[in-house]
Amino acid sequence: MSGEAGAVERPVYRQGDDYDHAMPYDPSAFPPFAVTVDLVVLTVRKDALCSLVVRRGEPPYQGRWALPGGFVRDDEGLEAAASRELAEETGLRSQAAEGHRGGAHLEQLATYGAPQRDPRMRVVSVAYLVLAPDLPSPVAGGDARSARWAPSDALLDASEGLGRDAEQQAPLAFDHGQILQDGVERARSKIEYSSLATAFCPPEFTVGELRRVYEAVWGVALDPRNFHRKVTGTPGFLVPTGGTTTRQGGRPAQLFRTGEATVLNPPMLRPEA
Amino acid sequence: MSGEAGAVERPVYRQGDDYDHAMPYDPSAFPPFAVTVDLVVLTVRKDALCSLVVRRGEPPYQGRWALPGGFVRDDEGLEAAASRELAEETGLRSQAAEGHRGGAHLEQLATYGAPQRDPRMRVVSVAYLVLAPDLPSPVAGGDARSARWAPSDALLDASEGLGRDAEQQAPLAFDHGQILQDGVERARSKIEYSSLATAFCPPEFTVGELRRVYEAVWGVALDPRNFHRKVTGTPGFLVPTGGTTTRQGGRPAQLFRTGEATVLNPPMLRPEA
DNA sequence: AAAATAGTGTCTTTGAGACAGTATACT
DNA sequence: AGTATACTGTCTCAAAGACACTATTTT
Repeated sequence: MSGEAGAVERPVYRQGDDYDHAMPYDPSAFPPFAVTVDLVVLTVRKDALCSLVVRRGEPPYQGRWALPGGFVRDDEGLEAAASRELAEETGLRSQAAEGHRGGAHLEQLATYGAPQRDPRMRVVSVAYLVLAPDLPSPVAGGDARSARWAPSDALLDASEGLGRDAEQQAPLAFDHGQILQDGVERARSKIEYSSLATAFCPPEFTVGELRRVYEAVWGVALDPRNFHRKVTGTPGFLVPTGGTTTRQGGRPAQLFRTGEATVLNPPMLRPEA
Repeated sequence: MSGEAGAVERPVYRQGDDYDHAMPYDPSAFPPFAVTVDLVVLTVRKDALCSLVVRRGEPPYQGRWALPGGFVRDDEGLEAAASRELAEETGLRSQAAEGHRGGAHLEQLATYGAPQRDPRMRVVSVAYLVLAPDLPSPVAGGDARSARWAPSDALLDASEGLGRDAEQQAPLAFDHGQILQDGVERARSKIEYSSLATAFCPPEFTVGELRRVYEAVWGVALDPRNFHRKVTGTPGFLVPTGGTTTRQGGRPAQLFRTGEATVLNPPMLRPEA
């Protein structure tokens, strides 16, 4: 635990020494780590789940795609660092966990700290998951580096087998393939039992648009009629705004916004197949 | 991201400076953090969910209970550190994620890194969740520090309101109350849709013993008959060993061991009440 | 005998899946 | 008219919840 630095029996760090000697507490007697945040930013574009990736300008992995992220500053919290990086890279405002309206959903995903995951130094990276609606301007704001949305499954396929195309299909830098995979799996399972799928939608959306989000994230086809019955029948999930739209063609569809409910009980069931 | 150290526009760390100046990559130009692992070790004892806590011998929070844990060494991975600390504190062998038989279940929980969570220095702690069967010897092995099992709800009640008893009921040190709460909630939700509840049981156990695990973790009463039908009817959940036991009194009960299934579909439903 | 635990069977209700059929837009 | 999407309703089946009832032990 963090409060253990003073325990006498605890092995503590001394440069170039081993850990097996009991020694008194020394503020500098711990191995220094760099701590970063990496972002899995997901959205649904053209009926496909997409992730934000940036091209690396420096070695290692120069020219390869990677997840956006950066160092945690010594006076800021982890979520604050993730939120700041998100704003710098995309211009998106995040809205943590119990999210108020208007911001992208942001939650901690997992932490990655294999000793050799970065060849330059010991880096522990806290990954965050961001779910955002499709952005009108691809990646507004941010710095000058090249960034793009890429279909998640293409990135993941490439990260597993051999890259098919050297350039576009190359696996992600570092262990970012694993991080992305964990993020996608988290998103896939979380929309089952929470109302989080609406984080992929604009403020007002139709049942059909929400269904296409589920279909894109899960990669399956859902019965439009049973889906409609399910989501409109779950109290607190969707609130009708009164308006309608025909932006999807066909009969005008009712517009909804996200309701107060955050948990779906019973859950949306993901078809097995 | 961890690979961003070389990006020119990235704000990088310089001792005593601010972050708003672009500067070239420098291996030492990042804020140094201490990285620790904290363990939420849960077991079921006397029909109550209990957590392993150790008494602190040094300031800060001297004399208060805290979660076991310690520094990550500079050549070991995060899970390896958690596994090592677990062995040092309890003598338990862990069996990570896709656990083989015989070890306690260990999985990453979350990471806590608020700037002032440890008054002495900037510490980022990666918390791990351990689920273990009730141990015959309370806490075998480990070092000389005082350690004990404490009912989780008593620790959590105390961490919220004012401590009722100053000594025994005092809230946990640091942010360990929050970490414990997150760990308990993870365990509660995970036994719904996985076979993880068997991690609280000895290698061979009865349906009644497994039911008492669910009842202790969730804090509810379950119908023994419906529970029996559910768990024995889920393929791959339980495998009969052929033996029976009367250690719970009453009619002899069949003994089971954990099956191959890791995910429960459909899940065990937690009563709402 | 009484009490405790183990296990089976039966009925009801909820809800998911399949799919017929109607409504209202655009081309 | 043809087609696309939106929405309602109906049937069937799986499974959870609420029990009644039997079986086998200890006290």
